[in-house]
Amino acid sequence: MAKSTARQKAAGRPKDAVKRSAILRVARKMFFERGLEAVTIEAVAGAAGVSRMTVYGHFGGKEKLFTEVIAREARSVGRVFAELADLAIEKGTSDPARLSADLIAFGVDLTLFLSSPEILVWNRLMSAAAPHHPKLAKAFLEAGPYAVMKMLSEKLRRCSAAGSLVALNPGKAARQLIGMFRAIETSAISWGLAPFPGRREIERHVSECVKVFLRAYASSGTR
Amino acid sequence: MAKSTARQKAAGRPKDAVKRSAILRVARKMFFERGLEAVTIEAVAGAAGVSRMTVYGHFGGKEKLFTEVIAREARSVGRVFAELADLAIEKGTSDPARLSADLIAFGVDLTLFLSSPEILVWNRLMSAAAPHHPKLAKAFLEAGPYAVMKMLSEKLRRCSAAGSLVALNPGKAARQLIGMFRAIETSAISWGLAPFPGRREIERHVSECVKVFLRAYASSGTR
DNA sequence: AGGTTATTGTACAGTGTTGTCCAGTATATA
DNA sequence: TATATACTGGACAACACTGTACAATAACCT
Repeated sequence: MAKSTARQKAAGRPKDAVKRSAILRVARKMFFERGLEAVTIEAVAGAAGVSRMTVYGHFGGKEKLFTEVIAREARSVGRVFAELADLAIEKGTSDPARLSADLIAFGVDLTLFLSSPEILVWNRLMSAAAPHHPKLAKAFLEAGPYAVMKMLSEKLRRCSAAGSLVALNPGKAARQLIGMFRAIETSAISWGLAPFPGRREIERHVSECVKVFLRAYASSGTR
Repeated sequence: MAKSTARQKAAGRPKDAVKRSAILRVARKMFFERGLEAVTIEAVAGAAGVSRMTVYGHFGGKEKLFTEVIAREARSVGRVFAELADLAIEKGTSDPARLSADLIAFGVDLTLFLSSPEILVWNRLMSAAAPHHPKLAKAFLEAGPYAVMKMLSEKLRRCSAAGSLVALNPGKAARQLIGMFRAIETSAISWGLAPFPGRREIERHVSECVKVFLRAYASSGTR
């Protein structure tokens, strides 16, 4: 009930927000590097310069700490996706001349983001967390990947209506294009046996994918 | 030195091959279901109807047992990939009329295989094992995915040389096509939030991808 | 100042795992 | 038959981690 009214000040010493965020920062780093079970509360507390009891005081246990880290990261990653979606939709809506450049710019941003080491680890963590937190995972998918797909679909639909693309199923076409983009990330890379692709490599790859995509979908008048 | 000559029979009671394979079978099942750390030697021994000491006797410890399971599975999965590669290359080499049907048949087989729950788990296990067994992982990639890519590339190259496809970079085109195929496997599916696609759905998806691929790459004479 | 809560360090019980040892029994080869 | 090895079941030490308890101290609020 102390918390029921939003601004009720609690008596006594307040929890240290700096320590709290230090714990979260360190925990995120360690969970990303080593996964859930390989990280001990002791190690987190030590690296955060905090007693183990403080971690329990702030988060109540390892599982809850992990959940909090995942939830925060989901919001953070979701924001990046949202920016990508905005980019895709804002840049020109149906100007045929700029369609290719728009798709390439969008594809490069998306692929740079998706083929980063962080996102790789994020996928691993989410695979582990999703069974226990389906609501969280679904909310993330809605706010992130689905939003991007939807925005790209919408753009393609408008280009199609405006005549710069042939009649198409926007959702399927978007999926095909993104599928080609993502093909640059191979098993060797995600298993740490090959280096991550650089920006130049990604730019080349994305350009070629867009070229193929437009060869298949551009209406004959605009080629 | 008992083993140095291949056929030297050891004195005394030999190790029971039936028990050995029972342990491997059970261990594979459990590792696939729950991952490395969630499986105890005790559980494996119990499910295999064998004493815990026998597991140690045959494999020497949990890590080594896991390695053995991974190595066997790599061979097994590699064989399936090899079959897929054979299929892709055997079915007609450059008959333009059958190209579409060939690509669809190959794509359906590949996608059915890649979007199965088993392969999903396999990817998770291999992600965990690759850092400790880079040689094993590389050998698997060579015998498996790379072989498939190479065979598809070769087929595309020949079709191109024969005139049923435009001039293309076979490796890149193959990567693009397979990328589109794989796009049917979404995050929601790999996180267990959506059901795996059925055969009909895969057939439809693959057909559409091949159609797009050929619209982009078929030489104008053959459309 | 006095009340209240946070933080710390230490200690501790509970749990679960791995890997080893051993004594008894079973099963193969010579 | 003699010998060597495998298998079993039990017991055991070593270890690591979680979560809780407690007493002492620190920081904040009225």
